[in-house]
Amino acid sequence: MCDGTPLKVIDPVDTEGMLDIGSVSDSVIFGDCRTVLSRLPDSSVDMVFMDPPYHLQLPKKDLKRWNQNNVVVAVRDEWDSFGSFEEYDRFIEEVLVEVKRVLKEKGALWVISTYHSIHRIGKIMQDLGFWILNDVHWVKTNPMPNWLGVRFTNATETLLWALRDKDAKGYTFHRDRAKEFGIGKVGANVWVIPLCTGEERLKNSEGTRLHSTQKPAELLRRVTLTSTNEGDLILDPFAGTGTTGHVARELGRKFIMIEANPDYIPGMAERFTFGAPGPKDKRIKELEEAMAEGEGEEGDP
Amino acid sequence: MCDGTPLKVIDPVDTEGMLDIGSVSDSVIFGDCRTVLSRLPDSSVDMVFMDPPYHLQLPKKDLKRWNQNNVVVAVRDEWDSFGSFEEYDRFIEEVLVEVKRVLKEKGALWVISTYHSIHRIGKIMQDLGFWILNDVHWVKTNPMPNWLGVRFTNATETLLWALRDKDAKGYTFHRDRAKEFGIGKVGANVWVIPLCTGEERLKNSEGTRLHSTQKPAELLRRVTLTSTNEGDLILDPFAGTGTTGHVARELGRKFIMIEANPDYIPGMAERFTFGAPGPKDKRIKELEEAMAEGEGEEGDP
DNA sequence: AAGTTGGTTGAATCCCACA
DNA sequence: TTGTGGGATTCAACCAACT
Repeated sequence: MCDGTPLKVIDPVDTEGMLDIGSVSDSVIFGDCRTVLSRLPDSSVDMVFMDPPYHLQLPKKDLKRWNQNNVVVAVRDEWDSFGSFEEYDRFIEEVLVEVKRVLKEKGALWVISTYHSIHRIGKIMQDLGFWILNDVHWVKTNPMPNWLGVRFTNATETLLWALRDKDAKGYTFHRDRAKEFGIGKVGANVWVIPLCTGEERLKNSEGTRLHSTQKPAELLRRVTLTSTNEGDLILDPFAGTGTTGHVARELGRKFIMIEANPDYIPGMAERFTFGAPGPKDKRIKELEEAMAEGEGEEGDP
Repeated sequence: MCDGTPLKVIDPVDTEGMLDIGSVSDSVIFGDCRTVLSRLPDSSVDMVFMDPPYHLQLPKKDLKRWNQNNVVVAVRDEWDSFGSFEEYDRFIEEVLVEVKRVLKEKGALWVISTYHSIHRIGKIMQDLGFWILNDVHWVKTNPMPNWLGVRFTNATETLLWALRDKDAKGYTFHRDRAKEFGIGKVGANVWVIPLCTGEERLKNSEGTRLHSTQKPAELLRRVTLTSTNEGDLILDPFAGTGTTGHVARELGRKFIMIEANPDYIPGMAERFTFGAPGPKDKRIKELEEAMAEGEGEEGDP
């Protein structure tokens, strides 16, 4: 699954001008994706997978779980707070303009979001000339139940798959994979996948989740296998825990990841080195134990 | 299911000024919904269900079925064709402004569309201050396959359920119904329903479909039962074959329908009178036969 | 009568070489 | 550039005709 090749971590401040695709391949670039994207060349990427902030607009007070004392850990990270729809729209548009520029002629874009913002994203995509091929619906087998009973339980997230240009012919699509993944015999646009939990979920030093919205690797596998070829270059401007790159490596694709939050970089790098979810992973524990026992016995020269 | 009470057909040209809710209740009003809506009073409707044109932008060329001597009858109705997204957006916004005005304080809006236009509609809804409660995904058991295998089979349509105002408290939601309809045990936002075909599908005088996009009654039942109470007033600005009103009557709700295309009115009215799909329905055939046999025997005085 | 077969259809942004 | 024709390939549901 993972050969242990470490993840290159690139700080673009170390250089000036355009970044060379070859030298930033298979790396994570630290920084605001708008700035980093602007330093990547035109028409150089086969596929972009994008998991932007959702603009959830959650209430300021923590939601109290009904009849329980604990507090639901809601998504209220700083990176997901925008003052208004206008501000959010502007941000998304700036990113998408750059994404369109760096995509190859027959390149494709995947975006994932929820009803809070997917309509804004989809509208902007269409206005910029992206050509939507499908909406794909991720149905979670284990969604967070809606304990207040005031709405339907939101068990889905929406992915949009779009071409850079409307009339692009010969884009990549592996129908056999689509039929394997989509429900029914027709390769429908519905994927049933559990949430990312347990061992797969990266943990921080306190043992709680490292990232609030880590996507399941299976989701990225399906995206990658249906719409890219081996050796293709995949770009993720909102890398988070690095699932996109991790799956890309597993499936023999190249990747460039961009992440603005330094808190995520160590966990992401660890994941590549150990091919494992994170600090709680058995292999890491074993390694730590081995290191503790054999302290001083081994070391890099 | 249907008591045979005929459907009132109202031509608003017959009167001037505002329309009285009482007198247009349980009727279909003939005309452009923007004009008709503007003549309905503020805050008078409990729920709006809206199935607008999708602006499909299908190719001019027919898709041939190569194992049989015919083509796919595409949706190329004039009412679905707009010059541009801008024109489409303007149309939708004009309708939604009026919809918001006629909705009661705790009123809700349902909209259905596909990826072709749902994002534009959702964005406009948010900009107008509608508060999206859920996206609900209709998964079709029998979608048309993507024969050429160049995309995922599009097996879904998206419904958006939204409040007129963000902070409305005490809006109508029947969670037991939601649990009954949504997949899983949590009342999830995914509904699996077959397409509207067979006897249920209204036919024209030639025996082919009366309307290119008739929705299944089961879809409207779920919308109605989860988000309205008995006696509520439901408005449908794009009535088509009148499924919304027909289901409303079946479930003890009041309704106002608006339809701009006169071709659909007779079929719609027939459906109410006979509680039946249309000319091909058995009951209608029986009636016709009985009338032929007993010609002259009975008659209105 | 009950089951089988063949034909038709569904909101579809569905191909490609060649003239 | 647009139009034509060759050829490659989907499934569930419904219905009419037939066994």
